[in-house]
Amino acid sequence: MAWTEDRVETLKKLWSDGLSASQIAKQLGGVTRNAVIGKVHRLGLSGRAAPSRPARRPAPRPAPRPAAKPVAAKASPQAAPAKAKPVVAEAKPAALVAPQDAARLPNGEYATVLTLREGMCKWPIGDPTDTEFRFCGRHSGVGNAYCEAHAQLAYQPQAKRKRKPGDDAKAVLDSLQSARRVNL
DNA sequence: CCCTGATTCGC
DNA sequence: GCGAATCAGG
Repeated sequence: MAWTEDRVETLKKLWSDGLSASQIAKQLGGVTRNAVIGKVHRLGLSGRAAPSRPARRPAPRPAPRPAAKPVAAKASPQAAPAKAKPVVAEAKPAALVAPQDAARLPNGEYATVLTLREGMCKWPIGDPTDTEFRFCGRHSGVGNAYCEAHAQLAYQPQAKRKRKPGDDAKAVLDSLQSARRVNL
């Protein structure tokens, strides 16, 4: 899986939101947490709010590393779960999960990873590990990752983005200019 | 053991 | 540039 513009933007967003690398990897799909961490470092946005201890690293340089391991054949046990989650269920997702916004789809549901499609705002809302996790889902326009309102947030820090010919960034910037202020 | 991010280095 | 392997920790 390649690091497309959308995936990088999502990565930046989720990372700055404080989600762990494994959580981000799980949501993006097709990548491991190592890939996420590696990408984060290459993007130069390693530092953020510290969920875990800083943990210094003097780099002791131990023994050399053999190329690859022969991958031990290991059938997945898939043991019986039998772990009924008490879970508070969906009592009141509104107050807990999304004080922000999430557009209702025509069928009354929210946009999830399964229902999110082209032309829908991909702005993530809530905890990706939570069942209540959803996307904004508003109309984003063809070729745009976010709706006008979230495009402002997504592209705000980097107001000056390179605008290559044919790049959809132009459409986003046009949206920014016409959007002005939108209630979030 | 589960998890976290950090780093190295073959590809 | 990418990410598995590995490390150092909580």
